[in-house]
Amino acid sequence: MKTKFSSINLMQELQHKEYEQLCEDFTEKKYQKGRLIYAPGHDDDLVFIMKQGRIRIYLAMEDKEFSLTILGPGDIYATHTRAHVAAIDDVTLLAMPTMRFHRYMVDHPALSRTIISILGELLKQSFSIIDNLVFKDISGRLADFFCHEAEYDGRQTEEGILLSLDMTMEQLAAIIGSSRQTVSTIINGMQRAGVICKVGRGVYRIPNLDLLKNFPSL
Amino acid sequence: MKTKFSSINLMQELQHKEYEQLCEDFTEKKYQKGRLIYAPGHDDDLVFIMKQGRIRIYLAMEDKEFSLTILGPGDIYATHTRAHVAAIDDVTLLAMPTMRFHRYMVDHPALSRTIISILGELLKQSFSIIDNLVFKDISGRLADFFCHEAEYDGRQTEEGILLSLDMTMEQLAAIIGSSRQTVSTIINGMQRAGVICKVGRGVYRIPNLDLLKNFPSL
DNA sequence: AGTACGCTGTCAGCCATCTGACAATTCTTT
DNA sequence: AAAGAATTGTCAGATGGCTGACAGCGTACT
Repeated sequence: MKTKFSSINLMQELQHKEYEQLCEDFTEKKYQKGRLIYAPGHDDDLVFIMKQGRIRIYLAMEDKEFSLTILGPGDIYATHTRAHVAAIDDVTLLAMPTMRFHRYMVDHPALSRTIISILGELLKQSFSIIDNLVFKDISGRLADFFCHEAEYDGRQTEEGILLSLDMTMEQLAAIIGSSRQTVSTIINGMQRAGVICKVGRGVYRIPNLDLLKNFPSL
Repeated sequence: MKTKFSSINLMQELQHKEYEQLCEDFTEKKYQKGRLIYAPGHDDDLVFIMKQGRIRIYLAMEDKEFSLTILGPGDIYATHTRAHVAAIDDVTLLAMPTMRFHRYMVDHPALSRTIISILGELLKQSFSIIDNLVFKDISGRLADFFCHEAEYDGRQTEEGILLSLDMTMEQLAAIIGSSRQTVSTIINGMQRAGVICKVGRGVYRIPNLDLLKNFPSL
């Protein structure tokens, strides 16, 4: 249950001069914090690259939501499938109609390979999510999530890894597929067990990753 | 929760003459019913096309398994990720090392597009699986599964759609992520409700798809 | 500095589903 | 046709996690 859909940086790819023209075709768009960017059924399919802020890709049904991933600057996404997209913070992104991108791809085989890599990565992540949903209980998924975040986003300090998640219990619950209450209870349990330490709102310190990895250890 | 990972027929693509050479590079392999074809950790990564029989792509953890999909003749798959692959029936497939396939793809951009379509399709399916796991209960997933199978694989008769699933309760359970016992109980419930009708082992008749679609309707 | 709002912690009750057990049925093999 | 194996039906008990409720905190506004 990683958060990043793709570690491949399309930006880099696009900086090559042969893509100059492509870059010009992107339009800059801004969305305010909390705004819905795309909902299934919209017919304006877009390919876009994150420039600033975070967005959430999620599935929704009635009043329940499940976050597939959180994307940040440098990440790329294509509206598609049944997933919704919403801005977590104020967001800036570079967008282009999917159709145009497709046409462009035909003439630029190298781009295809990048896309294939990204899709492959996405697929691996999806499998990872499924794996967690099927085999792990809520404690396990939470621990797993913290570990991945720590590895990807944590800052090493003398007292362990410092993690600025900047998320409410409710958002966390939506990621691992649980309820606010349960997540709250388990996190406190982790704290009592000493595997995690709340430093502030959405900020945690992990003294020992291995301990967290096999929580609950008994 | 569809069963087919891909409706795109690579076979067709490969029949074009420019792929003659590629086709020759595939090796025919046979596996007996029940045999494990690939487990994560094997380092012989393969791309392969199903020729005969069915295989199961699944995640496994300790003694629990979850089937991601069942593939049949014409379907393509690449060993990858954490998924296991096993033969359900006696199986024949055409295989090629992933590396060679990659090299080939560089020189044949048209092939890339096919691969992108397939990956996109796979991704959509994965989202669909996640959707089911997160939002639906076992009854819902079962009903959903039957509906998809009926639409894809069923034969229309005067008394409804006839479905030869050729699967045990246990295999069914592994697909929807449940237990043998629960599936058995629910299917009997469906039968009592009249939305489904067991004709024989693994063979069902669905008098009315809509009825099944919103089971349990009350 | 006070009020309002959103976030958090905790508890009790509930329910879907899993597990294990065992019997009944159906297929396979000899 | 009989023995053995695999598959199915069903039940009782255990349980993880959900829901709703409510109180305590923080934060932000004005």
